[in-house]
Amino acid sequence: MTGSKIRNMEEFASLSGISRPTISKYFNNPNSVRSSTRNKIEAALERLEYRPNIYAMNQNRKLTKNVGVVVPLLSDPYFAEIARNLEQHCLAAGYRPTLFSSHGDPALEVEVMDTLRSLKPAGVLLAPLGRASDRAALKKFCDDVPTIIFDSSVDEIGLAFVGSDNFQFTAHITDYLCRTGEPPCFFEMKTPANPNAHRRRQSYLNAMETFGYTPHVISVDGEGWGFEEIGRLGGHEALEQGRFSTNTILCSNDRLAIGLLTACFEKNIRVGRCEDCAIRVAGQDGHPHSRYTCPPLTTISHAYNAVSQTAAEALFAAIGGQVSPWKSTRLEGKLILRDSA
Amino acid sequence: MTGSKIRNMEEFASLSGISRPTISKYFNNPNSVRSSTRNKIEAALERLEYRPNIYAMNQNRKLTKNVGVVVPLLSDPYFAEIARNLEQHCLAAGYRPTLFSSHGDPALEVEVMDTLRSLKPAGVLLAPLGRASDRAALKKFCDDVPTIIFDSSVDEIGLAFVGSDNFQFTAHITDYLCRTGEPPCFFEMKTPANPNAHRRRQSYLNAMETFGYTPHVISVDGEGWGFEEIGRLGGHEALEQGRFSTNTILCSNDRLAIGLLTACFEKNIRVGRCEDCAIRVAGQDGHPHSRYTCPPLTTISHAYNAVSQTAAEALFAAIGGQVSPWKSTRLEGKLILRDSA
DNA sequence: ACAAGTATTTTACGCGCGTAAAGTTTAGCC
DNA sequence: GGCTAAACTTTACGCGCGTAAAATACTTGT
Repeated sequence: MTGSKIRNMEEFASLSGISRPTISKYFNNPNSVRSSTRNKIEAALERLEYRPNIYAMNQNRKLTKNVGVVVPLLSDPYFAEIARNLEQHCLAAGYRPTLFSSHGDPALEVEVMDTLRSLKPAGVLLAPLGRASDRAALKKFCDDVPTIIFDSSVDEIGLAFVGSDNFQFTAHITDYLCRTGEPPCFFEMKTPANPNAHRRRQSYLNAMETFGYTPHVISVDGEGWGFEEIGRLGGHEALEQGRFSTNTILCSNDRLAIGLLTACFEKNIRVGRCEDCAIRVAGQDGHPHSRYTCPPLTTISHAYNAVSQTAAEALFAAIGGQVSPWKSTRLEGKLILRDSA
Repeated sequence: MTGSKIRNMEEFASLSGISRPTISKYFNNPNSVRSSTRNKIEAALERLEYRPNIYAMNQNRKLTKNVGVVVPLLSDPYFAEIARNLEQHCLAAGYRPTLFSSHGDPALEVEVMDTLRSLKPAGVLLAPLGRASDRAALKKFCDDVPTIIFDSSVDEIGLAFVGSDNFQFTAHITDYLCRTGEPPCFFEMKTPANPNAHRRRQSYLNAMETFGYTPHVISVDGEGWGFEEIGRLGGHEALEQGRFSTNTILCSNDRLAIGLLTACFEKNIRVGRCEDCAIRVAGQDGHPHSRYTCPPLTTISHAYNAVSQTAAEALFAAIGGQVSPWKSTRLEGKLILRDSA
């Protein structure tokens, strides 16, 4: 770096001996210029330290390189992990990802979509809040901006949906639990935030019927996204009232299970698959924290990488002009055997 | 909304009966126009559905309304929580926050700063990686962009530092542990990512000396940001080798403590302050997850809200033109008594 | 070496808004 | 009602780059 800061592309062009439009073309796509030219530009780039003004770039461009990534709750490590994956796929493909969280609030979700609009993104990867989402606003947004929906599906909105196969999820872990001990009852929130919860309950019911067992669902009260606390309080109540019909409890998700494990601990109930354990508890999601519960949580994990990669690739294909009919991709989860069940 | 989309400010101006420069002024600061004018604009805004083009806005403006928020690891709920707080303070003050994570990688941290530069932000709230950070790059960035450093301090860089008082933190919880049982030994990473860790160790040593006890530090191997696993593996090893000199263990941070609790569970060691518990374990940070460990973790919590508010306000003041000398603000933590110690 | 085809340069305009300056209207006050 | 200061309108220019069209230079194959 010669220290001398370049003001604009014009200046950089003359200093590098290339015309400005060609420089512009290079920044738009380095492979669109002859390699000899590219080398000259890149050499100049190193000694001159110039970066185009992104505002001027995007202002008069039909399509920006921005990609929005929206998750319902960033403080949930599960979403943070997916967001990180998506971010890196975008970066690798030459896009500029921007991260947003709805923080569990439908009003904020609408605000995020508004902000996103003004960013004029080439595309958006969006995990909706679910039940609480403003469907109309979501639909309108998807009509205006190329959007891939992930994690939880809301109608047939956007270009495509990518997520996990909740039916396979629950069927698989239910099967495991039935084969290794008492058939499980199902522990869930009465009014779950996420539509996946309904699929999981249904899948549990189906699986139990298939296996010839009587299903039993325990639905606990609680609003919002504080799943652990809901699981803990609901767990206490259910334990006190003897609402668990068997010694095996399949939770609708890992965070609920984490709360239930805390409740069990507080009630001095030994959890696990050992001889002297009173109950077994399993979760669903492969939450980053599930390894560190006591006992470590048996769960079924999302294919984090595959989901993010599939979603990202679908978006890039759509941005690239590939038109394909709406499609739902649901990837299978992998059972993670640990000590809790 | 009349449905008819407005193309630009010119059009919106004529349709609302106000001149374009005044509209521009309004968007820059709604309070800078007469209230009667403001009402007219806002009425038009509702029926016309117009939003200024942010790229055109920022391209020829000396100062944007953008604020960058950078954390070292967004998948750590502790940082996610602080980031959420900061984000909301920015929004409330009329800024446009953008969230970035270094994902524990120094190279990424540098990349984030590069991206941030091109965003021409009015200011940045940055929590550095710490030990692994590229000091020179950080310093250069802070020279170019008004930056408040938070969480962990690296030299006297930026406009100011806001974080927690690690000396108070550790002294306070050490005091508590000494008063309620055996004096603690200190469990930490040998090469911690975060400089706060050094302060905490030192504070532990000071406190123990003050109280007239012999300090004992257990430093475990492990690189990176997978603190739970480092705590778990290190915990196993330390337990097997009998390296814990007392029955009370103060961990350098909550995530390490979470790992240690898992190790204890796996070794069938009962943790807590009950009669038949073998050891007590305490953490530091008030990690969102600490409530749900088994047993729930006694810890000392950051003043999340106060830290974010102080940092945000310092930045806004600096953006507003208030020049003040570099200053370090360290807020006290609050002891959270739970069952683990 | 020559043709065809592609890459680059030149030239020129426009994007949507910030901003400054000068003139005009409005509001507030005695 | 007349004064002043503030707010507004008009006019005009510029920001840094995208992009289109036409002219020119280069590469490639034979």
